[in-house]
Amino acid sequence: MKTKECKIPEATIKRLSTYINCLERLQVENHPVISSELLGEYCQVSPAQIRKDLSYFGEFGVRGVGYDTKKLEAEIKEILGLNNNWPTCVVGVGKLGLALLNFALFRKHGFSITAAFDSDPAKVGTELSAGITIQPTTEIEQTVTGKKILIGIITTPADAAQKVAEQLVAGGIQGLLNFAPTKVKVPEEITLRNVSITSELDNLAYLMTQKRRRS
Amino acid sequence: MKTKECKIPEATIKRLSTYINCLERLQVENHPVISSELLGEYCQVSPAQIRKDLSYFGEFGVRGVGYDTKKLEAEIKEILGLNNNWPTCVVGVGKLGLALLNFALFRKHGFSITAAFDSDPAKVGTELSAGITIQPTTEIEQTVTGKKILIGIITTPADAAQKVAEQLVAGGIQGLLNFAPTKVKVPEEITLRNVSITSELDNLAYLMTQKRRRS
DNA sequence: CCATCAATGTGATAACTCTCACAGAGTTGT
DNA sequence: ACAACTCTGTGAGAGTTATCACATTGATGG
Repeated sequence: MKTKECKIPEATIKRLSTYINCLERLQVENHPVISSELLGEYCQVSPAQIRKDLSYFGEFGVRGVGYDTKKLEAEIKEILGLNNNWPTCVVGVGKLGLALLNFALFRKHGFSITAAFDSDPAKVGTELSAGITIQPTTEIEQTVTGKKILIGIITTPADAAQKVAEQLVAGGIQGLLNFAPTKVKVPEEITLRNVSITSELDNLAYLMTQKRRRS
Repeated sequence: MKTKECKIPEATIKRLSTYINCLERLQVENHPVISSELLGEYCQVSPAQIRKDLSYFGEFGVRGVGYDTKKLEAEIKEILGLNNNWPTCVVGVGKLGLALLNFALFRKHGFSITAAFDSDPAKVGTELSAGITIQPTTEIEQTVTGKKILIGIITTPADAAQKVAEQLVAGGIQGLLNFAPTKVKVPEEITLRNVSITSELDNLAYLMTQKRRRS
């Protein structure tokens, strides 16, 4: 795989993720090869867009035929780095934290949950799965450092998010995924993604309201 | 509020949502007025971007001064339509469904949970909150129609999502928010947002891998 | 009441992303 | 072996989004 440049649109990365989903389904449905036309229909992206997206990373298809479903899936996984195994921790084992703590899912996307933290004393000590016991948030820094954890997932309430982020950074974290409904601020060198579920709600509210206003 | 045109970038809508978050925080921190400069610093958006975003919808600031924090928040809520009260149902009361079923939160964003469904017979009959009891998925269509539910939230596993979507549509749903890790297909006239949490994981994996490869 | 100042609102411009159309490459049938 | 055909990969162009720079407006102080 040759990464030509590093000027890949973020939208492309997002789509690659959906391509994988479709490719998995296509394999189950017994399509060994697939054209950009049909794949586009499956994942609701234009064929040209798919070809362009893939072309950023190399040539994966066979002209006159299409793409080998299995091989393309493997290639995209390689591109996205889903074959890695990043030591990861989760902070905030509330409802959302628990929902996300689907270990198999994380594993499939390259993350290996190695620790979990919560500030609620009642939760501390609970064993979530083999070897993972909820620790108090006071132990974040030392545990992250000690276990060489590289990724942190924040699922705390909004008001705790920034402090937690700082503790994780102090422990030497390299990447953060923040589900709390506030943006957190971290040093330049930390890879950060703020995921705002409420903004999705807002977006739907907006679209619905627009629709109503038009009529 | 005068909506000049309907050519508003989706990114703008997304940012409006984050502006609200920041404005709420700013009020707590006792800032009655705020400049685009400072607001930009708070929510990590350029000042020019903020002004441009707002300019799509009207003029909300005072030159030489800035924006009235409270008033601007109210304006944005009005723009996004968060003052509505859409009758809403949730399908799939698993971990993620439960996590999202924070009634207060939904209410705050303009949705009113009116029904919940699950295919698991063990869950059917459970009372989630005053008046909301989990119903079997076989009752989706008739309940949606009967209660005039307009919004559906899908938090089922991937393989059930499309069928559920179709049942909701058959019942007369107008908007869908799909959290299942598959895109669903619905008729043109239905407002649909696919929210892919796994694609956020993939995105982080990609960014981290990039970083590692560079070094 | 006028001058000064600060921050908005916005047209012009730059950057980015998507779409189109087709040349090129590989496959299949004769 | 060649012709006909299919679908990819991609440069060029269209469209969209973000940035910049500044004219404009209202507040403030002397």
